[in-house]
Amino acid sequence: MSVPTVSRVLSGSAPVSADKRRQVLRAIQELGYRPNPAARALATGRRSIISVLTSDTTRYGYASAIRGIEEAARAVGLVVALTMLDGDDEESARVAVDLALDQPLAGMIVLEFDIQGSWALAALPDTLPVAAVSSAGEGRSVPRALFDDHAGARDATNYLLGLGHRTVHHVGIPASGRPSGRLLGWREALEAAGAPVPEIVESDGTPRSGLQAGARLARRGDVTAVLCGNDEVAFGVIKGLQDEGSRVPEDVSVVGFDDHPLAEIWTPSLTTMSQDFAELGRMAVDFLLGRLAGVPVAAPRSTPRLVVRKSTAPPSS
Amino acid sequence: MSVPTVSRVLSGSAPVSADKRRQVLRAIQELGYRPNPAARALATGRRSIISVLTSDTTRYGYASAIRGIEEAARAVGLVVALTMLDGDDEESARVAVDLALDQPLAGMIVLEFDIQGSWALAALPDTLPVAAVSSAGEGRSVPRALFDDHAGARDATNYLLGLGHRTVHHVGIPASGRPSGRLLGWREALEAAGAPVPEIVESDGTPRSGLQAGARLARRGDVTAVLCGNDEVAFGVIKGLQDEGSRVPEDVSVVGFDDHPLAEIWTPSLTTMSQDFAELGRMAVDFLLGRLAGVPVAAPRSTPRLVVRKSTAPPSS
DNA sequence: ACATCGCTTGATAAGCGCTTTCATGACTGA
DNA sequence: TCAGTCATGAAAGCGCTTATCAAGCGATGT
Repeated sequence: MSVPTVSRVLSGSAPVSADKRRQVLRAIQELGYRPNPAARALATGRRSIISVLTSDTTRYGYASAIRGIEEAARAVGLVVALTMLDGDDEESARVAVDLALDQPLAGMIVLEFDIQGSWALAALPDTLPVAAVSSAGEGRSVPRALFDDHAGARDATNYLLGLGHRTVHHVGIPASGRPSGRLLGWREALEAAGAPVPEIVESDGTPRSGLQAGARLARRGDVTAVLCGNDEVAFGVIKGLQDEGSRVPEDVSVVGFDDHPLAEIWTPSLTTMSQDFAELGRMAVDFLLGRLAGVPVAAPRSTPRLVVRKSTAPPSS
Repeated sequence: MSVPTVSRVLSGSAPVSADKRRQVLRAIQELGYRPNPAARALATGRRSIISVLTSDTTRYGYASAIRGIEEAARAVGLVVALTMLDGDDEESARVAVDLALDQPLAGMIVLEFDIQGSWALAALPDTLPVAAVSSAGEGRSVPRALFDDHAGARDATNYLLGLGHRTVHHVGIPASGRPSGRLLGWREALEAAGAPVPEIVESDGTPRSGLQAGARLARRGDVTAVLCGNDEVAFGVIKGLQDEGSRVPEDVSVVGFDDHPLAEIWTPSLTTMSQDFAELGRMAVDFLLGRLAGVPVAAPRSTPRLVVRKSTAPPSS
């Protein structure tokens, strides 16, 4: 029973007599043998890790995308390695990238929802197959799986305008450097409708910052509709509005983005643009694998779908 | 300029003349050379991956723990590989474990908050350094970093009893097989106080199932205080209670677990047991590294801290 | 019944890209 | 000139896969 025989039993690369096979398998059982993955990777050149670069994984959008990617990767026998991008400068992104590259990677997926993702993308060598999951379509040379939130934001804004609102305010979240697709879609819809384009209220994407944004909007007095960059912010905005005495949706309509699991539980339940993160994760992985195999896959695109709940209504006046 | 020289420049394992070093570095620059991680792992025997086995990563508790682990791992130059446990039988857990083991692992951390985690733990070979992050202290031989939610649940229950509630109801979440620490702490506190121990209301840990639980509790009529297995469920429970006409906290007090970012934004803001996930993640990694180095580290333990907000009050009657 | 052929199966050896030991040769100081 | 340093290159080996080669076996033809 030689070393190659064992290898053949394990990989099935050549026929082995039933007898020997049994023998080998029993020995493996008894010794608890596991092939050394490093040696195997070296000999075969096969890489089985997909590295995912992402910001804060506790945020719903990121967590969902990661989940989708992991599921798709696992389905084809790949493992997902996570590296968080938590610095506020390009150098720290470079450090994170270096760490990730110190593994035998089949490829890399960058969640480019924010500036950290863009930095990471910029720091990547072009020798590695890379896919970005992004919410802005334009620009870079890296192939991307797209959340088409440009279209999503346009749809959401049009929906609010269609309810009779004179204009729609926007609470932005940190974007990837260039103007976010959500912002662009929002502005585009307003301009197309000839509605005034109000100044954007910034947030950092957290409920807490949404709270402040909501309070500020309430104090403005003339706000009747708000499109938020994500659901977490929308929750905060609703609360902020309510704290200042505005009723939702009677005085102000609020729309979110992502369809957070709590959106339907919130009071009032949140009208939002639902995104199929699992699908996009799958798309990103397929995309990457396609590039690996040399088959050029068209950049996948996932368009959010409007889910109308109770946080929106026609203006009361 | 030979192969070993390059290796020496990169690792600093032996002195190299400034001249040669420059030469080597320039060549590396120009060629965009990156050492093959698989070959390096094979030659050195160093493993740089920590594999994390976990259920649904979009849930706040899991996501937070993962974040803590990733941060701690990155700080010591390790990368985190994620494998999700999403099957409902032991076999699928075994498959997931096998996939994870096909990497050169420094060690493994299992988030054993639920039965899937326990299955995974059982399927692991004992040759690998393993740490579990668990919320139940008893039992198995695998060393664990503990969320001491036994104590947490006791504290929460005592707090509610201290407010004057006759007893406290409990909405459970799926646990790791044996009774959860939360359940035990809750029951213990009730028994110690001589309070009746109501039947547990089960949930699956999601807001939606909390909603149903809340509705059911409201219809019971005699419920004045509820301890929920996590914040997501608590949000649902509050909503369910409100939908049935119960006011929170005037009619029913609700306490959650985890201190979800939305807990302070919720209406009413949620009293909850705050857990330091980042710290526990760090603990789990340190723990693992300690075992790796042969230094036996005491099982770390993180005790939740009560955060009182507006969802709790003395009973009105 | 014997020799030959073809096919299956096992072992031997090379090599994946790196680290590390070891030996060599250049160079220094006495 | 010789011992002692030090940088550098040659070679071995990490644990596996795989190509190559040899041996064993039954089947076939005469």
